[in-house]
Amino acid sequence: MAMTAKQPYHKGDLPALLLKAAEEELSENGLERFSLRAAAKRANVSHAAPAHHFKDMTGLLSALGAEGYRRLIAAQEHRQAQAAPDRVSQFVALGLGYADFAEAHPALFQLMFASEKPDRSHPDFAEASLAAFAKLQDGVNALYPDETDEARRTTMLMTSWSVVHGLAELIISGRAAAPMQLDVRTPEERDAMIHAILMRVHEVKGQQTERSS
Amino acid sequence: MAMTAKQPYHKGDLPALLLKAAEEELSENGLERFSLRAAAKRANVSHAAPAHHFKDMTGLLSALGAEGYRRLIAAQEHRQAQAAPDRVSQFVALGLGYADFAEAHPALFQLMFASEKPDRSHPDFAEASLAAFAKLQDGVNALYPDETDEARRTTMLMTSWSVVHGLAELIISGRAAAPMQLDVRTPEERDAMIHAILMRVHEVKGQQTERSS
DNA sequence: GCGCTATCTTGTCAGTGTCAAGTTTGAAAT
DNA sequence: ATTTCAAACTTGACACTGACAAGATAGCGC
Repeated sequence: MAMTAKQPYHKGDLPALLLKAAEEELSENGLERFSLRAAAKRANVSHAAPAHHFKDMTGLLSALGAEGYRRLIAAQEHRQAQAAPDRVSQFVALGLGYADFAEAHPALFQLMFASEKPDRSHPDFAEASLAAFAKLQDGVNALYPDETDEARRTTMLMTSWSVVHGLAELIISGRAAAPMQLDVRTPEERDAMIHAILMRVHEVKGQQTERSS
Repeated sequence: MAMTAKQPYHKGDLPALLLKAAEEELSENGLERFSLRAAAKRANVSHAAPAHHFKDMTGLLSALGAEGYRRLIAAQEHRQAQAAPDRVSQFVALGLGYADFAEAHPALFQLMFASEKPDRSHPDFAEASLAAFAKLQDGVNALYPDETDEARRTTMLMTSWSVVHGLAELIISGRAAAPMQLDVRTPEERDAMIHAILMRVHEVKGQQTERSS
């Protein structure tokens, strides 16, 4: 008789409904026009209902951001799964997944990386973002298994992160469209360009990646 | 008798006052908590006064963003002026100026690059942002005077831009502080790290930049 | 001196997030 | 089975926001 999933009572898991509604609002209106009341209305509850599950607008957006990080990781793992197993391909897959996610959910991406609306010390948010960072760090370390110099490791990590992150920002803000002529590229061409950009940063011995055209 | 600077009448150049007030509000409260009324109050005018000079909040922030791009360029030129004249040093100076500006005016930086509040097609904004882009493009082209392949030039440009921009975002969002241990770095060390990160992207013949420690 | 228009103020509106009260609901306790 | 009770949800209010409309003011051209 005891069912495993505790349903509050008459509504079906309102927290999840609110997160879904909030994300739809976010992707339709953008981060800067996001409204807590509109999200509540979309979930068919009163404007004060969200406060009982996520105390604040901050609380809701923190939970949504955490969800975002988990999906970012999923996007990267998806790319990795269908990439060649060598460490360069696996590393590039991380970047492609990063860009995929940013393009698919630009407002959520901004919420996660360029906003003060979520609380970064929120347990869920902090854990998820740390996991995403760790994944990137592992990918970079795997690219340079023999590197022992800590300063150089840091340089590698920060360069990689900066490139991936910067490229994602430039793409979703529309700034990369003109220089890269993204509107006339096939998906394969886009991937190849991102590949070339990412690997411009690394010269892995024995793996030259300079075939751009 | 005709004075060159037209003063509306009893106030001294309210548009300039409003821009100044808006920028102060911006840097004190951040972009997301920016309020047009608060800016007007800071300039000692009524809440509807700004509308007569900048029609919208969008109008005001577009003008402020344009001003930001001009100052970004100035920060880069400042670094270039005190850098060695060789093309690598000049290119790195562009990146250092970019980072300087982002750290000095994080909220303005976000307004310029990661916000939909300004109108990017606003003449002033568009012109200033284009000038900043052109400056970066020139810097990258100067790094590779012999490169003729258009695709490779694009790769160089986008990689450089991504690195600089991504690094700036990571720094001002606080994400780079821990990996780079920015809190224990002297300004010289910080510059050296940024230099190493920027030049990780480029291998200019005859100019090896690999002295990181 | 007389208008007249740009400038600026006051007032109002719909909308926002948050808090303080109520109201309903389902389940636990007796 | 009835009572009790806390969690879930609603309603209402408050201060605040950006935008618009209508009125006041002040300096310049005539």
